[in-house]
Amino acid sequence: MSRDSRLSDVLHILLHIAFERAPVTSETMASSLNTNSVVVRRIMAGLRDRGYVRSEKGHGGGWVLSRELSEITLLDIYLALGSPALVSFGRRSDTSECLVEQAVNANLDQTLQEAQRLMLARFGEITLDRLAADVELGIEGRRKSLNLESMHASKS
Amino acid sequence: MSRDSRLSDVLHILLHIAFERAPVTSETMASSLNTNSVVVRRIMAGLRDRGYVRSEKGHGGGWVLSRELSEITLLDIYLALGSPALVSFGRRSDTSECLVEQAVNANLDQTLQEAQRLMLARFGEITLDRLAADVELGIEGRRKSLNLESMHASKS
DNA sequence: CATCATGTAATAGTGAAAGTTACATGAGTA
DNA sequence: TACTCATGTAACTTTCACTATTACATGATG
Repeated sequence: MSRDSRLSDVLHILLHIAFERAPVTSETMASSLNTNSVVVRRIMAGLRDRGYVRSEKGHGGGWVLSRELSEITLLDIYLALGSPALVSFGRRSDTSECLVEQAVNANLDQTLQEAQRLMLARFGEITLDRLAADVELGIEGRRKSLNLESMHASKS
Repeated sequence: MSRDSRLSDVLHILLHIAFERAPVTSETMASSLNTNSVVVRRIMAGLRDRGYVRSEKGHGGGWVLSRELSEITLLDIYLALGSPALVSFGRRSDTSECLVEQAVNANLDQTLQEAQRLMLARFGEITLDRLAADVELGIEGRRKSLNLESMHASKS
């Protein structure tokens, strides 16, 4: 289990919602993810606030999409999660008078921020309906789709 | 302060060693980094095992480079640290029968691994003597050098 | 009004890195 | 030889962010 599974979790949840006609409860998704319903509500709160989903209380309530999957990108979701750190590495301190440390940190930042920009750019290109298509294609189909995906990505 | 500062720390240490003629003790570096000498030895162990540095005991002992800075890349150091995670995000589980989860994870992995490959490729291009040059140029010079660096990077 | 479902604060658990202590080993020095 | 310096490493403890759980309030449905 990795350190931060929120992005993966949210995508899982959103696609399940999309495949259901009826609202999906936090409890249902929590079971599917092997976690607690509060965790589900917590990571969905940002998406609700930004208008990607709606939550309905009472009987027959649960989560519903308020936008098409094609209108939501991974970047939207990432931002809705509060833009958590993408890269594990960092610096020990921000305030150092040591020139060596400053130069080292400046150089590392270059590389790390470049990687971060790349990830965010990719996130911005990927809409959820493409993910949904992968799911519908099934395992074998998914592999093919990903290969096409990777070709497309390397050309852009 | 980020969660993993080892890469930054090691670079700091190696450049300091390079700038000194005499061996540098773990205690000295620990003071410079505001940490403990055991932490220094711990993160340096991998580099010693791979032959990038040598450690000498007793009076006048400490850490010494056993290769030129130009012969060491950031990638070498990263590997010597044990190849720790570069990207913060991951999946909740590796074993799921849920097709949605499988498709989501496969897609995320694509993007994340691509970012990881990019970072490692950059690491492989950056030799420590280039970092050392940045230090010697000082703050203003360093800025210019980084700009050139970034131009070079975007062309490759 | 009983039940279902979300909303959220408060608290505890978890895992990896960082920090610390303790002690063993080896190298130089008086 | 004895002493000091410095590394090597095991065995903790601490810290920090994410995850998990508990508890209770609010609102919607039947």
